[in-house]
Amino acid sequence: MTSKRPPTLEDVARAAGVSRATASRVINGVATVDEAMRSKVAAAVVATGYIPNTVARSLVTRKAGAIALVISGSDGSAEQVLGDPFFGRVVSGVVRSLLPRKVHPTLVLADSDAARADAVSYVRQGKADGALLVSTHSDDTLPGLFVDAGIPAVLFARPGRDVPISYVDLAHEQGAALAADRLVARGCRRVVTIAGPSDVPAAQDRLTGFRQAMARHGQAYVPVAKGNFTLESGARAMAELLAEHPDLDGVFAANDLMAAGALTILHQHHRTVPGDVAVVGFDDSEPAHFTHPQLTTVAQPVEEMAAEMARILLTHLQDQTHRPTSAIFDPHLVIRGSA
Amino acid sequence: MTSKRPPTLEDVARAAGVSRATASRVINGVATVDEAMRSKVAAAVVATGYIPNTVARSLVTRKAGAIALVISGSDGSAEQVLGDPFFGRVVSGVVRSLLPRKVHPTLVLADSDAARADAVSYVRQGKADGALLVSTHSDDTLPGLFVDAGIPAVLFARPGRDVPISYVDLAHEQGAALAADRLVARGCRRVVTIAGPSDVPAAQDRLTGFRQAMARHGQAYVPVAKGNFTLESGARAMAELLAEHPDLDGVFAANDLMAAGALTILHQHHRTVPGDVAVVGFDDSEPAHFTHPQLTTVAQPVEEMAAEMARILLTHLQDQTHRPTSAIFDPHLVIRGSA
DNA sequence: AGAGCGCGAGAGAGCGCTCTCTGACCCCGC
DNA sequence: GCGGGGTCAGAGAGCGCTCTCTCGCGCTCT
Repeated sequence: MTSKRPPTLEDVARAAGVSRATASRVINGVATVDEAMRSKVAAAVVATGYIPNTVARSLVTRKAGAIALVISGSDGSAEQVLGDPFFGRVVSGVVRSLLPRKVHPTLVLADSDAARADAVSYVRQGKADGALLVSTHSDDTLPGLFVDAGIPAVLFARPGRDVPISYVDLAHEQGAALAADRLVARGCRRVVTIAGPSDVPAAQDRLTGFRQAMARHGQAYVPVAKGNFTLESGARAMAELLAEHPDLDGVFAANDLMAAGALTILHQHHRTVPGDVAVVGFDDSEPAHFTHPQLTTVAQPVEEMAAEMARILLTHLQDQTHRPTSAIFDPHLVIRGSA
Repeated sequence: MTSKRPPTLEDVARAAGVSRATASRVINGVATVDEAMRSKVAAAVVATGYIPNTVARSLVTRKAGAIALVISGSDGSAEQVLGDPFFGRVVSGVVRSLLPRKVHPTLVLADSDAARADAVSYVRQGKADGALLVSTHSDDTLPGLFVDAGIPAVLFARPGRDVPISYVDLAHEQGAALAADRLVARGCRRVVTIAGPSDVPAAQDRLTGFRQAMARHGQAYVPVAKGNFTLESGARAMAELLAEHPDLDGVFAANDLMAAGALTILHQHHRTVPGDVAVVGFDDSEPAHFTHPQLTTVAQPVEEMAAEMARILLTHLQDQTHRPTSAIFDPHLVIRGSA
């Protein structure tokens, strides 16, 4: 009960009978320290229960030893992002890859212009060395803000605008092609697709990739209905397609939620899945396991992608001159009941 | 391009022609400053593009202005927690409630003893003022560690061990009673339940609450099968119950995942839901929407609970002498197709 | 043997901020 | 007219740490 204050480096130095500088060297693992001193200091650290004050350290080194995980989106939409299990997978990948380095991501929500400005100043305040940006909208201004501020940042998904920034992404076209291949291999000949919003690059890529793959398989024209990645929009799109193309026998939905919606409508119209109509989704999300039949879907290695994103940021932090890098991951098909 | 360095308080003071102390007062909104000085400083802040260095501030105030969101669990299990949409809801609630105060939570994973120790020292390093603990296991040592270290912390869910710590929780018994009431109201007379792991207090409470409510309704004995909150365990438990009590007409599962598993088995045994057997889940999780029929389930106001958790922590941080507080939330029944 | 050099430890100057303490100034009352 | 008290700005001492610079020591090389 002598000291309310936690021990400082000064205390350790005194206990070890060395200077503060030497204690600092030992703690930071500087090589040029005599073994005798090293062990004295090490003992003193244990004896005093010393824990370095990283705040003081940050002040002089100008490194926070922390990074921000910024969740962006249009007004209020970040709520959606958080509710999505996809987000949890991203977090999981990031955290795992950061854990060995003992850096922990700080969650910053940026779903309004004010919040976006705050996110940037958060980093400028010195609370983080760089940022990981997870953004839903392609016209997001956030990547630009970070680039302008000269803050090291890495994006999850290719930026919508042409911004010189590093990012990780999935080979969406290739994923869509896997879906096309599967449908064709199952014997589907009249295939349709439910696309995502046209302002989302990933949705566009999936549509393009699917069309091209189907063209390679000989189906030149693929009917499209547009959804917005929700269950309801998938159902609506499916109903439309069914009305216009009653003879369809295969559906590729740009995400699982829409595929689940499509499934409901197909049941209502008494089409069996995968007997009458085969359905392929995208994302391998949680819901894919709970539909009847379970969804065959294109999976992305979200955790790995997130981990790589963190790794790239760390690299940039070490070497500030680093050029924008990108890492594109390959999707794979998860075959369940629906196709 | 004159200065690579961001402007400091010193620069602002110089630009405004005042002392650093006065500039500091203006920036921190101290009342005893002449209006003329105030506006001069305000102008200088804008002119210089000054952003306070919170690291330096933290060093002297000994306040980080940040809090840690610690995800605990047994070895490696934190991965599971993160993948659960439930986690996203917690994060969402926490972030929302913290946002107006401009504090952002830092995510710390603590799914090993080493990681738990790190989590504690993370806060002791001065990087956070307090912690929000989300723990799955009741025998988690983490709450104890934080209490011992004298770190302000609030738990999501009642601590398993008897630890003097604040927490938010759900009235689980009451939620189970809602389920019982619903089943009885539907005319179920031979009701069974699938319980969660006995080392999880919430699971125990749900079981107890369900039994008591059924007793009130006249069914003195409720057959129980135990699961571990997974889909498979729910299916297994349902199969057991069905074998022993072929005439059962109502099931309460302690979470939605197990309810979904039960649904699968019921289908296999050609029992219609809710015609032959009514099923009620717990949590109102994502999967509840994707089962056939959709699950009737007991919902907890997770976001509100998380927000309150953050609020309690903030209160503790302002008033260090604060006693442990708890906030218990009421569940409500979400009626869908299964009961 | 003396000069030069490398190695490792200590001294001390900050990093950018807050906050106490000091002191200048003004207003009031006697 | 002068002392007392109140108000508000400035000076300066740190917060705990890192890191450069200095210096002493012992060794090698000529």
